[in-house]
Amino acid sequence: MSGNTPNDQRRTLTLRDVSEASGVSEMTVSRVLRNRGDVSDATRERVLEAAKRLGYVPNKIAGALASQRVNLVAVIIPSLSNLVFPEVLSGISEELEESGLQPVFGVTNYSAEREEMVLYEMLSWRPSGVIIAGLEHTPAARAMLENAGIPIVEIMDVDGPVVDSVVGISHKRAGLEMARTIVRAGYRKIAFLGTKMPDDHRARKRLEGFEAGLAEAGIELVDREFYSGGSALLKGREMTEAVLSRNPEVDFLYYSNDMIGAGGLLYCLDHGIDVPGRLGLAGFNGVDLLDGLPRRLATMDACRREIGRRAAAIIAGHSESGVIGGERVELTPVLQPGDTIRQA
Amino acid sequence: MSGNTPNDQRRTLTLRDVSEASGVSEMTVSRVLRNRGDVSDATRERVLEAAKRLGYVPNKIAGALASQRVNLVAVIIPSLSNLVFPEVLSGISEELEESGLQPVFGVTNYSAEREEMVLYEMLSWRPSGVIIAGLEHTPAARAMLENAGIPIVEIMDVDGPVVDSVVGISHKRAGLEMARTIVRAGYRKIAFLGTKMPDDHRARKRLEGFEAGLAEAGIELVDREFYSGGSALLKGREMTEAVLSRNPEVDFLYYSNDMIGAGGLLYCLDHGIDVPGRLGLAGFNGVDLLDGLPRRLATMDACRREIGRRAAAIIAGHSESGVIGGERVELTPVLQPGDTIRQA
DNA sequence: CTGAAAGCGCTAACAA
DNA sequence: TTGTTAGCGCTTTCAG
Repeated sequence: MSGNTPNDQRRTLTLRDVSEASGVSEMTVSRVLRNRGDVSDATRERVLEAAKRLGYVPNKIAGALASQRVNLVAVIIPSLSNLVFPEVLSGISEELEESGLQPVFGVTNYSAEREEMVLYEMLSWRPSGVIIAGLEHTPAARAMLENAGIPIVEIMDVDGPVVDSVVGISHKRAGLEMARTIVRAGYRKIAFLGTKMPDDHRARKRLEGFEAGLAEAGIELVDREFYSGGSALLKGREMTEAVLSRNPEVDFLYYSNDMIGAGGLLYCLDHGIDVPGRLGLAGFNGVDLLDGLPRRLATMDACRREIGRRAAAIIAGHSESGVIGGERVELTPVLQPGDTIRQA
Repeated sequence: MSGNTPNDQRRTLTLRDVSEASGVSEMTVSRVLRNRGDVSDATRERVLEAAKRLGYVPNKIAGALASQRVNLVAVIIPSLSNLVFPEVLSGISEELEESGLQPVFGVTNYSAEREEMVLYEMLSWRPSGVIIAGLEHTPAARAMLENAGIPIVEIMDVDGPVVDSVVGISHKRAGLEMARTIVRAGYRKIAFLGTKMPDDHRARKRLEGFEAGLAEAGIELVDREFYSGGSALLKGREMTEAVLSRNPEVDFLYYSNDMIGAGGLLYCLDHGIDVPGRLGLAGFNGVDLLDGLPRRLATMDACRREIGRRAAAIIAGHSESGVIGGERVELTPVLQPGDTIRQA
């Protein structure tokens, strides 16, 4: 019916096809399609017309092999369901938009082993750079990063040794400052609620910093409660109930993230608990979800989008200049006191 | 210091390096590294040892070019911040895990133009398949999909013409059934609240179906309210307030997604509005976030994870069998009445 | 079980 | 401004 010969169907088009269709050498076709070098307008026209008519899509695999250049940036994060990482990704995408680089995402599910596998897989595509969440990697992963010969940016965290560049915040400090703020506000019986964190190193560091901050005032945590999986909002409720029933004297709950904090807040409101008078609450991340709650949960902005942007900018910069050199960007998270910490 | 010659630093390793280090031909090294063909255990050992010692990472670009096989699946979605898509992606990742295929994500921001660009970019890497959200594409994008010669799975929606395979739900029907349920429950003064939807075709179709369902009972929407951007929870509150102040007689609010619905629910609870007696509420998606709210919002599960799984399974199946043929999977979303629709 | 030759589709480098 | 030649690093195919 449609003048297709059988073979038109299954073979994908090559430069050669465009070359033949336009009567121009493959090399010139290549130049036109990449906007490289000088090509006469007439030739350019003919080539573009032919390419479009045929529906030619260049083969980047061949291009990358020949040019030894790949416009991909590997981005490796622990999770997509965390709400935090999509924002980082948005920051990265935005920043990379103009640079001709394309982010490619890999997810580790907070597993160091999976991280190693994903990293291996991605490096085998020879990307122009790697953005990877966290500073904790398996020895093999670290070796791969060190030997990749491309810019590596570790993000989210700055507390520890770094492979190359780093963009993030100090979670220890974030915990520390939250503790000081809480103590200053007069709370004394403080409990922590968070994820089970064998591999969530940032939450762990926040807790460490938090305990250090309490220790400055001679205070120890009254209780801790951990969860994993499930609806964070619901878990926040359940954990809050558990802690309060175990320790009626508790006067502050520090949550490792805003979602469980929001669950706790809703629980308190439901049960007529005076917040922040009788009980103070604080979370972490500064997710804009909180804006719609009946009361604003105290939190600390993790600078997620900014982290993504800055990391991407480092990769884009290096891919232009060709230089590889470790940069260090430590952002300062801002405490958002909200309505759940009483005034000192 | 560390016996590295200068050049060791900047060149990435090739098969040849492993070949020389192990005293085995490149071909045999290749066989070992891919677990292909028969290789003696002794040789295998030597090769693996050498590869590991050198820290060799195969070059998939060259491999893909030579073998004409790429283990990548292009996944194209409108947004990451929508909360809905990360779940689809999880489903895809899970299903692809065992298949040796790797998902690669691209984001369009609900723009058909961007979709076209992203698609072009991804096709130029010659993936083994494409999973793409929605049925609405630019003519050029549609042409690319049709000519790609690989399995294409359009997801989320089944209301319209399809390129190849499709996995999704009928949003028209979802809206229709929600309308019928609401009418059956006795509500009559009904308003719609949703995203501005020039390009959110699924929300548009739900609204169309919803209006059709109301029309069956001779009912017309009392009011509509649209938003874009910002914290969905907060927007839900604001829009709810706006609609209720414009139309005090309204007795039901249908939200185009659960987040704004949750905002509306919180608003009503704050203001002592009798839900579902005086005012009924319903959203769409069935996000598990809702589990933690003071009351469960009526909603309809969009089968997000399942859609991801099924779509991935189609690609994986075809990549094994080599056959390309359109499959059609229509999932049935289940109404979750929650606590915000009164019993008929 | 192992190796040699050819080439995947494109681009760098040079020539015309 | 355009064309020619020689690979990029790997895998396919075929021969030993």
